[in-house]
Amino acid sequence: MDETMKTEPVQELSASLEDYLEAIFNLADESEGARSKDIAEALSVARSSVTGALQALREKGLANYRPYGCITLTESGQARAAEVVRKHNILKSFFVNVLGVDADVAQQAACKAEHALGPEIISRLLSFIKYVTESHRHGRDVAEEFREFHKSRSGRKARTVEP
Amino acid sequence: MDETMKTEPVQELSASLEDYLEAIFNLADESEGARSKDIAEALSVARSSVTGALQALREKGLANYRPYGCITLTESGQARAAEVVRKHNILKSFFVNVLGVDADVAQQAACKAEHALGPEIISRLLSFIKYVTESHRHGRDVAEEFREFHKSRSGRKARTVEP
DNA sequence: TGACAAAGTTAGGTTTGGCTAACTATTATG
DNA sequence: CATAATAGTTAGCCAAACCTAACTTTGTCA
Repeated sequence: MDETMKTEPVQELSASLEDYLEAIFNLADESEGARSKDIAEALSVARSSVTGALQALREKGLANYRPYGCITLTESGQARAAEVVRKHNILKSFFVNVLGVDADVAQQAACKAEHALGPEIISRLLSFIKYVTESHRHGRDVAEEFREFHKSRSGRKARTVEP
Repeated sequence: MDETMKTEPVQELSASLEDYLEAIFNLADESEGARSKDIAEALSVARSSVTGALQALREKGLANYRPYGCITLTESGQARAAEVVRKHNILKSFFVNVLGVDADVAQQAACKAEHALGPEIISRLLSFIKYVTESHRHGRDVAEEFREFHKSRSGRKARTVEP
């Protein structure tokens, strides 16, 4: 009997809006309530684009927003944001701690891939990170072993043309 | 002195156009020259959308296309397509053979993630697959071990509320 | 060969997400 | 408190992708 109660089928959200959600979530951690300016900066986007996105998020019931007001997320906004952030962290951790990628490359890749991978993959990825961590504690460090393997392998077949 | 010779900085390509490239590449394998109809079908898109994409690809020098003609890729079109396909296959293989994900879930995920991950990550992923394969040949199968680990772990923490 | 079906294109519309420039509100400061 | 600087909004524009509906080309076959 409450229109907010209609069995939401976890509405689809564009990559772009997920990015805004994530940025707001991160900014709201430090200092409560994000400022439009900082969102724009975090996403390298014009301030006016932020206004547009906030309106969209409000319409979807994800952000508490009114002109000139401070920006927070609703319950469901926080839930969605937390999900995105979780994906992000799992991906980044995998890239860094398993694949041995540089932190900033990993960061960027995670930003993009977080929108592309569903729960099944993410859950297994998390599991895999744990598996690798365990392997470390149990004396045969898979990540370390792989890094060795990778090092010895890379540098091969760089020049396919020259003899 | 040849205008096709201007040091191309590997022009950026949208995810959408990469998808078209990939579809054309795959269709052109069997039967030489892809048909618009089949591209539309492969990508679940209207036929008119394919026409638009083909014009864009032609403008970028990636597809040989003229109205009503048969569709092939140029040299550089093939190169780009092959790159995309390679990413796709590496990702899928990782999802299936390392993470143990179902083939069709992996297929879908690879389709999306292939546009999000750069060469650094892809190269390490490939390396990692090889590492896992080697581990198999050397008698301690990491993939298998992980699947065990995952099985035993999943099913845990399903109900976080009930005691 | 001529007509019809299938394939392809064009025209025109929508949505999303971004931009700049100009305007308005808020905040800070002398 | 007045006013300048900063933050935020609005208006208007653009481009990418997609769509439907109507039209044209091509190819098939009776």
